[in-house]
Amino acid sequence: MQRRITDVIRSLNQGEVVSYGDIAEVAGFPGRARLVGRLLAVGGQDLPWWRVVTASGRLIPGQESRQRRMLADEGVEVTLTRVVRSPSGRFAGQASPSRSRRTDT
DNA sequence: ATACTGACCACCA
DNA sequence: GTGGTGGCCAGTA
Repeated sequence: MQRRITDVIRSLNQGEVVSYGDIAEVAGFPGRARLVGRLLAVGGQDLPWWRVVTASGRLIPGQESRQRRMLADEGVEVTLTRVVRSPSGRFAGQASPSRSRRTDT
């Protein structure tokens, strides 16, 4: 029952934007951001993939047009290439990826 | 089995 | 801000 990834993505609400790494971490796979990316790349059509961006706030390569439109429609401030701010989620207020990784705590 | 690539991420220069 | 490097996991040749 590893569908945690999809569950997490499905649980995203309107205007909530998070990064691949965040999803992976929340799902219980810290550092497995690429798995999330690949998952969406192949079968994420049933999921709100547009609420997922890179850790830098960049939109998904190749889907920028769609994603920008979807996010803008949900009240998220986005430019041609990245998310500026979202009402909720990781990019609420500031879009600065935390460097809390590496080096065990 | 090795090697390369990818809807990624973080560190360092 | 950009560019290079290492790491991660899975798919494909």
